[in-house]
Amino acid sequence: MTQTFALVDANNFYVSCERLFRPDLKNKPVVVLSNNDGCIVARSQEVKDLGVKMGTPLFKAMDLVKKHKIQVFSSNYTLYGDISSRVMQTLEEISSRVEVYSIDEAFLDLSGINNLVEQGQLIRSTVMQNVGVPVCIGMAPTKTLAKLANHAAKTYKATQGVVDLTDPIRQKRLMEITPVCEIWGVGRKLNLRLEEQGIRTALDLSKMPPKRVRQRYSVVLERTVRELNGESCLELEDVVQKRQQILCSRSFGNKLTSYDDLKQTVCEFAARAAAKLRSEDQLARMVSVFIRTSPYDTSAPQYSNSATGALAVPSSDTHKILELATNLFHGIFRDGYAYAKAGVILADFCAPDAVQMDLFRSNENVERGDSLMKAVDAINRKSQGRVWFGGQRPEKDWYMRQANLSPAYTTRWDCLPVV
DNA sequence: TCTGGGGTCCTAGGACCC
DNA sequence: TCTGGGGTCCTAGGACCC
Repeated sequence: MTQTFALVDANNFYVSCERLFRPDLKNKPVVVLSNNDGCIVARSQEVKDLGVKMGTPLFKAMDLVKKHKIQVFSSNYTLYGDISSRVMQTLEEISSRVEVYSIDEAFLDLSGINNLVEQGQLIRSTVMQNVGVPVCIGMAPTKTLAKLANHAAKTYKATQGVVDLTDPIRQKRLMEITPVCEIWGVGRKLNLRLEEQGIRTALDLSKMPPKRVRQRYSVVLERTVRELNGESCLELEDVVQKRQQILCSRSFGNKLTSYDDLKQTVCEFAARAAAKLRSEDQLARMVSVFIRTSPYDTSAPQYSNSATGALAVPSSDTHKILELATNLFHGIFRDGYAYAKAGVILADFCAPDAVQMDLFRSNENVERGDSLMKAVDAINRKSQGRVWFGGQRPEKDWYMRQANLSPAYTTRWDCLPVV
């Protein structure tokens, strides 16, 4: 039996979430911003039609925002995460095999289903009924083709949001009119290189000999070419994988110049990353710290550096991670720069029961550290940021800008919408 | 003035080993 | 004159994704 993948992808997901509780915004232009209110990361169809590109810095689109009275929202990840899990839950009720691929899309296994378009419409209407956000669905024998089908379902109104791309003739016809940059796995750099070779459409790419693609480009693109030709190389990964790294970073509203300010901020990131690590019940061995100035501010002197170090014993103890992060930071900090961003990355994880114990430390100390961390996490869950370590910087002055934040409608009692 | 954050995977090259 | 070769592991950096 041939396999059939479906890609279910929400339309302008963040915008749809905001509209869910603001029905007055239907058919009105809406955007949602990135952290710090920096860039536009979600646009309603009306805004796309105005030519505003994904990732545009807000200040560059300010004229259009004013002229067309575009409604602007800061990102509200609590809300989007909750709506997302409702969508995924609905999908899991429909299909037994679901791979949650991102906050707003999932691959489904629809192998063996005869009337795919009908099934697709059923999925759309069920998600709309249960959750209230519109989705589009593409179906095909490989993930890459399912992505392409989904793109078509979004692009062409006549499809009514569902495209069945199991027929090879239809695959070719669609690839012929799809620019190669729309293909999953072809980013900006690859697009440039491919164009130099005269490869403009998805069909052009699909016709390249896979072996040559591997030589000239990469195994990743070779896989893409095979998938475009109906050879499935990417399986449905419906078993949730453990995360491999945890990153906590921010751009600063106000640039930081002093050693102490930046150090405290790095400590804050390290502490948050450590808490995230504990909530996943993992231990980390590697800690990285990076700091940098703003690459956009070309008149100011630029500096960017990072450092990585290993803990003697894998740990999730904030104390240990803070200590190492501070040392790493000390090694890369240079005076005289206006720092715009910093971050801490934890990696090389292992399970708590798989740790090689330190020869020179007693288990007793480890356990004491553990219970301290559990107590800290419990208090901070109830009241964010009530307990912190020396070196952390709990003051909010560097916190992100969120000038246009919507309420946490679905996750806080005091934000429940009133009917 | 104002330019996101959080991930994954692959590769090249160096260190090291025998 | 001649200056190995094959292998693994690790890491940094690049490209991509949403």
